[in-house]
Amino acid sequence: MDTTQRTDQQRSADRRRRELLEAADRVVLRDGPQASMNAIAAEAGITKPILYRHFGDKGGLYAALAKRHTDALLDSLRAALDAPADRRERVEATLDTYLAAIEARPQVYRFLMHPAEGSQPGDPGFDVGKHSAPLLRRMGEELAQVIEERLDLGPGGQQLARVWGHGIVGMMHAAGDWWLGERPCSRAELVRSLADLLWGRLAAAGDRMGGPGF
Amino acid sequence: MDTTQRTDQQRSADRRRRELLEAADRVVLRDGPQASMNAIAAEAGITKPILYRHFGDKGGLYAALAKRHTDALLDSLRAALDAPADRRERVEATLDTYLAAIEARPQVYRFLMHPAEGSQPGDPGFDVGKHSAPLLRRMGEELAQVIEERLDLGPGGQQLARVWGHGIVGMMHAAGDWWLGERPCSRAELVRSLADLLWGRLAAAGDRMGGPGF
DNA sequence: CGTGCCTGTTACTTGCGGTAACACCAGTCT
DNA sequence: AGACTGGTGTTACCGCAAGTAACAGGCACG
Repeated sequence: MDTTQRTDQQRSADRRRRELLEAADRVVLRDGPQASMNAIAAEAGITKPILYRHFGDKGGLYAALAKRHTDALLDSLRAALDAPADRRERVEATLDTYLAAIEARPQVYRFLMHPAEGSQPGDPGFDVGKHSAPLLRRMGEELAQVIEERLDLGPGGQQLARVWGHGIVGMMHAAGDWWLGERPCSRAELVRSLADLLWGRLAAAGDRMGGPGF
Repeated sequence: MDTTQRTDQQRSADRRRRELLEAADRVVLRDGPQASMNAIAAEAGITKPILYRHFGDKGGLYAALAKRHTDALLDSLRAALDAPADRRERVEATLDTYLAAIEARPQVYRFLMHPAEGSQPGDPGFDVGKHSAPLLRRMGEELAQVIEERLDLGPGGQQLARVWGHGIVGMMHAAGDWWLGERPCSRAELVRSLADLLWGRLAAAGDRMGGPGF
């Protein structure tokens, strides 16, 4: 078994893997995250054991699937984050990019955010951390890095940046999720409102009655 | 069948229901959200069909369970939100209350945030909205109402309040989730950092190098 | 030629959600 | 008393999805 041979085989296996992922993608986007392995295999024109040979178990397949979409979304977010404009514009562009993505493909969004994979049955619990979609974590870390690189936050700035990164991403996510469900306003309005929140309008707003206010 | 009779029966059924919920609580807190109905029934000293008679299906049981904890958490949050203090202190108290709760009982937190119940298999998809734990939605709505009552936000203030309510709750959630997993700092520091974010420090911070900054 | 090594299959086990059918025990109505 | 009703509880089953042997052909290599 010389090298070129193995490379050929690996290439073919990779191609196959990509085909399988695309088939899985179609099924998951059609049937939601609870799509069965049988259904996915059928869509790919094969049977279950092959899927298991390629991805180990359902979690492996879903992880591979999620990675594709997560990477794609992160790429477009990075582009918005790196655009040449002032801070407020960048923030708004990033928010808008994210919201546009989840608006355009809610099925993908739902799949990424709700993998619905309770960890191994043998888990002793207590591992809060890997759940809640890795997408949120990755976005948070990415944003934290950008914040830390670009902003001068004084001592303790690195940690502050991380808190803010995850916090802002969570804000974006929750507001987006709610907005996607109720559609109470246009995307542009939502972006503006969130940016206003980040710009301190909450602290600056006046009280309504007499008391100390919220 | 006079009234007292039916009341008696209902009372007994309610007591039973509470016992079952407590048993379910123990199991879920021990085994995580993927606890089987069999395990729960065994813990309660009975068998499956009784659970189904009381709660319909697994989703019903989990909903009842979640409602208990959600209500409890919301009560303590309301208390923090209504305390007599100025705005910044209230915000910090609310953040701290939430974080203390998830820190004290991570299992409960995890259960509430990741119910892992893909909707009916027959669903035609596209129903993004009921997922992502009702807890987040309820907290968002609650906070929105408080904001709208207490703050003078000018025209469009109601909608702005709702966006902010969900956004702030999401920020709190994501930051808390990340913090619980990595414990990069004390709770007090996290609270302070988040409050600073809400107070506009992101917009106020200086750039690091020359360019337009983040 | 046989020997590995892919790819693919059928057929199975295991485990869980959910249900049907039956059994028991209390009061109630006639 | 004896049939009727409504609650609690059971065992035993169905259906379905995850995951796993065990086996069958194609294709290169010695």
